[in-house]
Amino acid sequence: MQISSRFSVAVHVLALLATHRPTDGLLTSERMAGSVNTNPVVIRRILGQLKKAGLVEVRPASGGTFLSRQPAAISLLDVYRATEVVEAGQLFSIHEQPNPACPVGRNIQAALNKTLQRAQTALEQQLAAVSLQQVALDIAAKAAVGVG
Amino acid sequence: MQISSRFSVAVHVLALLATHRPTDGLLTSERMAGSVNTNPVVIRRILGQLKKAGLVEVRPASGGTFLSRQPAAISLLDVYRATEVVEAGQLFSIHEQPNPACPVGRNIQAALNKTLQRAQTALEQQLAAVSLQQVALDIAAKAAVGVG
DNA sequence: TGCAACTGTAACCAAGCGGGTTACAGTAAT
DNA sequence: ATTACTGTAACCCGCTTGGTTACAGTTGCA
Repeated sequence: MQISSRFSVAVHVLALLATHRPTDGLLTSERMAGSVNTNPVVIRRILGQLKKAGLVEVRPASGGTFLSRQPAAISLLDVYRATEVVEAGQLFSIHEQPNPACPVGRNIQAALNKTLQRAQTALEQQLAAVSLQQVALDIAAKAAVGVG
Repeated sequence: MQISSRFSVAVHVLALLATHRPTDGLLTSERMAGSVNTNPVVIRRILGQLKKAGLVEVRPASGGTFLSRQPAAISLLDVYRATEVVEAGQLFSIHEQPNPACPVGRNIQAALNKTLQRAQTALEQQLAAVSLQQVALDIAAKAAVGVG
């Protein structure tokens, strides 16, 4: 099954925050929802996860939402960990109750675990290597081309 | 969300086939289900996917099931591709309809795509690096220790 | 102080997937 | 023919997702 779009929506939201100018007024969940094209509640739920992870600061009422760190200090892995429900190290699910009376059943989990961990770690390292700043710059570059 | 356990069950089944001795009689879906601890139909469904991918040959009736290639020539990536419903390159899902009127909305998909592809490829390379033979040998080694 | 605007959450829904189960038709070896 | 197996359809339940409504809580500001 696919990894939830919560992750990409979260990156989207953070990119909005990273590129938002205070002079443009408040960046509310409704405006973010307009850019993502979803319901404001969906945005608020994701903002709640990002807040819990310490990536953003949300001030209720007309307070606004801000990044807690510089975009260069936020990696996509941070966002991934904040939004994925998957426990760390549990991207793959293994059948839980193989038959212990069978040599294969008894040892399959341990035999697979190493490899699956390595695979998952390889994926996460690629996410760790990209910062929100890079994404924001990439978007800005593309937007400039689109305009010009 | 987690990657379906179909994948690990498929590896389990293939490991059974790789270590099975013909003198031990037919390796039926029911016997495999006994080792995995699930329903025979679940095994048959997975065998169907493995068959379609050309990894096993299943002869109906009392014909038995066999690997189509040597265990050394079957990688876990082959198994992953055979069992995952996820289209190639679609491990991550991206929200489909961002607002084209917003610079971020218009460019987020392209900006994310590169990185997500890289992450997914990194995961798949780790799976490609491990063969069914290695898994079977690992299981045999562990089983020997367990017995001894 | 009271209003307006926003966030935080609970509650509910529909859709889709996963794994389990039953049932039964198809097929091959003996 | 009988027997033993595979192939598949059909159905179920539980879970996750994303969307939606509703409303209480909070804050800035007139």
